Amino acid sequence: MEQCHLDIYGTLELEQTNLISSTLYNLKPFGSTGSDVESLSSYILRLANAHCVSTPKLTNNIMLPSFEEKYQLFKLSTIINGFNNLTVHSVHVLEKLTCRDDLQKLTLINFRNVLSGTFLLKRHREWCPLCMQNMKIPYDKLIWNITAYEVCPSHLIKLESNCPNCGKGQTVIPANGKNGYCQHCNCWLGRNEHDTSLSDIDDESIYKSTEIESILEYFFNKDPIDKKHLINSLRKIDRYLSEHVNVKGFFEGEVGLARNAFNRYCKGKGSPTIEHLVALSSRLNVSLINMLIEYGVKPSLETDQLLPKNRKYNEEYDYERVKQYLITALNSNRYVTIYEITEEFGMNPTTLDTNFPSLMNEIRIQNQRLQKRIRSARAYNHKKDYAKVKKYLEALLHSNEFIPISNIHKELGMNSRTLANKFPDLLNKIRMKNKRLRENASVKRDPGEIRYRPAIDKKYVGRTLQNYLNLIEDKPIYLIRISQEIGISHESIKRHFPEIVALIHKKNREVLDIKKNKRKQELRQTIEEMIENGVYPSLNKLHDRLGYSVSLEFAEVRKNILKEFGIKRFI
DNA sequence: GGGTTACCTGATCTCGTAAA
DNA sequence: TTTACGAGATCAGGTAACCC
Repeated sequence: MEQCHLDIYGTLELEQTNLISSTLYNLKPFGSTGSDVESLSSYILRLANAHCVSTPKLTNNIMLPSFEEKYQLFKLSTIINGFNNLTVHSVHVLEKLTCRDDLQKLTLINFRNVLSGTFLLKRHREWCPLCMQNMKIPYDKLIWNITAYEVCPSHLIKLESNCPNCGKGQTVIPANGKNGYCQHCNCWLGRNEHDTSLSDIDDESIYKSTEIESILEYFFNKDPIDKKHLINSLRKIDRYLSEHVNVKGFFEGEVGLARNAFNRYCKGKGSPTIEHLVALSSRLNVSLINMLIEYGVKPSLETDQLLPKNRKYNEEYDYERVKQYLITALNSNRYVTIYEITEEFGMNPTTLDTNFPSLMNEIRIQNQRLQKRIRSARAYNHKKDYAKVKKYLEALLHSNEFIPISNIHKELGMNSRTLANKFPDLLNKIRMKNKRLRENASVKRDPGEIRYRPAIDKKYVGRTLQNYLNLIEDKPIYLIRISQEIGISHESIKRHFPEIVALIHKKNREVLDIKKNKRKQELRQTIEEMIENGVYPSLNKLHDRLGYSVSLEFAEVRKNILKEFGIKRFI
């Protein structure tokens, strides 16, 4: 052996050092950045390999005794790379057993304040065969465990989940086996070249993976993320969306998230799934990092993503602008019509009166003072203007558009009474035409179209509601669904048919009660059968037998039944 | 210009279900 | 068992069109 190949280390003063021997080998985790760091499950498998024991032996015999609470560690191994209590305990125990202090970075604990655990982690192993091939010693990357990470952005291929030799899937922590090899046939899982065509990968998947890599890199070796930054970012996004799009439609159509859920996140209740966050990031051109650190969050939508927004509500800053506008109008001593103000802000006169009663009143008084001069300037001259107005009205009459009378005198700048006095026949004909159009109108309107309300066919609606009432037998039929099918809002239905609506609600409640009682009976019968067969009726086993989760209410029923049988605690 | 009617939007709550 | 989510119900506040 040539001496020049050996490393020379400094002298160790044993008397000055508190040497502590670790229970498990002090293995160093692989990966030096957030995107290529090893997963905790991979580390556990390597530890088991190093000690020549199976992973269940390592987890159950060596790790479990150190746990304060009892976990079925092996059973819950699919979530060990995330951030729940099991992960925190596992990291704590393993750091103690290996005398290391850097195992937390093998998990997603840093993200526990800002991400939902739902749909966060895959339930099986996935890997990039090309990355695997390039590793000197194979290991599973933490990032491969994240559900939304579907493709490897470096190699532009989809992650693989089945062994190329036997075709079987791989569990997150196999009982036996080695990282990089199939746990069933021991075949190597890496590969030199990929045969997957690029067309299999969409831009959205690449975007998702790239964004996930970026946040894992950024928050690597940092403290857990503070949730307040994400909340503030989401609020900024909420304000932007409220101004530009139909928010509900945007969330349901573009993000796949309920508006209610997003409201909760803005208030700090709950956390979004990583899929939803990435979708928001993608649609609004805000990077995930910026969203999480609340830096430079300037959402922007592509023009073709802008959805029609019919109205604006509760826009406080608009009210402030309206107030300033009214004060300026008042001080200018200029005749500012109420119509002009409503046009400027798209607000209804009633709304203006409600919010600015005194200012509106002062403007009206000022307008009355200036009215004489305005009247003379606007006065309709029968000799001069008759032909022009008549031509305009005849054109309206022959068009197929619905033009409200109120819009006509505004358009012509004429007093409504003057118009009615000078052109009674034409106006009556236009009214008749409008009535005909209204009766033939479909209920659904395009955004921006002039609105008018169709008359409700009370006989038809009453009969239809009665039919729905008769149809309620074993399933409730909610008013929302009925209103959608009839095409009339549930508010109107309630207003016109309060008695039938009350009957529908009552019958729905009865149906739900019957369903509940049926389930209670089924629950009791199942529990009795299980006890007779010597099987403890745990919630999980009941779920397996019944085929549905036992809700809180039914869990209480179960407890009472167990009391009757004198079973007080878990076996 | 005020009142009425029909409808829309947003917020909030309850409850059931499914995932972890 | 806990947590997240969605459907449905309800209420408050707002707008447009129409009538008087």
